[in-house]
Amino acid sequence: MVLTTDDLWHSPGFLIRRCQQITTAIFLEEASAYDFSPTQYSALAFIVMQPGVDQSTLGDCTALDRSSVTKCVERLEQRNFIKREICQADRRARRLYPTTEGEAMLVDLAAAADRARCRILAPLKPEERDTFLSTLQHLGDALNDQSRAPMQATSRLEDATAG
Amino acid sequence: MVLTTDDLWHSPGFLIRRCQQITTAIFLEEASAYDFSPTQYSALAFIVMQPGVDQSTLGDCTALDRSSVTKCVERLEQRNFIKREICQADRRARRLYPTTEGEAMLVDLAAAADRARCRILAPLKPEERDTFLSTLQHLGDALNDQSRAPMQATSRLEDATAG
DNA sequence: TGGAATTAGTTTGCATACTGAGCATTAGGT
DNA sequence: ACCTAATGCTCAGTATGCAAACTAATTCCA
Repeated sequence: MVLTTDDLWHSPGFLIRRCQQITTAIFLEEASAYDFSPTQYSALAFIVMQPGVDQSTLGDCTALDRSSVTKCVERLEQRNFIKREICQADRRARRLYPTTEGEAMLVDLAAAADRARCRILAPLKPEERDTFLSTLQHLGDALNDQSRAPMQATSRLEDATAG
Repeated sequence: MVLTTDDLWHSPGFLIRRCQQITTAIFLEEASAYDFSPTQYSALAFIVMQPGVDQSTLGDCTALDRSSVTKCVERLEQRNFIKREICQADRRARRLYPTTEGEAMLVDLAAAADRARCRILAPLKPEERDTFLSTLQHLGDALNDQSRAPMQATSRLEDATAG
């Protein structure tokens, strides 16, 4: 067996893991004043953008399994950024709505996320960025169903504004 | 505020997180017969390649903080894939050595890792792969010190074969 | 040489994220 | 209508990973 350290350091899994560590750290730093993780930010953002979304759809859109969604929205609810209501049409489901505080927080968080995004892409030449992001997107789409929490674009419930 | 779902889905942090979920899932699947995580594989691989390495250096090479290294090598030791010895030259440090089982296991794991690597890169055109990996590498290098567990190439102890 | 600072490792605590089991509710088929 | 699926969610258990506090050993330097 002829395995070298470079084989590991150059493997896609290792490199992607490294980049994820870094992007998480940068986001946490930019959002440190608000005590938000990238996942909590994604969840809150989706809830603000699609008020009334149910937890399963939120999980499908953010690539989180249902138990992770439960914990995530629990924390958001405890901190009064969202509220949860039993869906009348399907009482198993919980519809998620942002609070006023949640909407205000998202404004700050979006700014923090934008700062993080700039810092992350800073080392890349402008023309590299699109290629890089497209490739990541392509990879994620192509291998989506091999993940343990695949994304699904379709919403389970009718649009909240119609329900 | 004009935030759309696409803003989130196209952000580098989200895309990288997705790809990491996927690469981890693929590795776990390929290595399921051996019950190894990508991190445990990296650790075992480094220990086989650099027998006598200490835990801090292992952490520097695998981008793990020291408490994560402690847990990781603990599991490897419990499963009899490595052994740990107090370094005579510096009795604070623990030198890590693979066992015969560990070396044999790495052969199987390296094959599993290679299968994973192929599956991960499969959706990309051959010419895209190098660009993608180089960009990941470049990003990781450039932002290395912004991670919470930065990599450091330099070894803390003298080479084990010399000690 | 003595004492402060540094370093290696462990432990505890916390957040994240997945699995599998289980509960409540709804949907489908007869 | 009834009974079985399936679905939405929760809970317990487990693994990963980082921070902070701690112990033990070493280094630095006056």
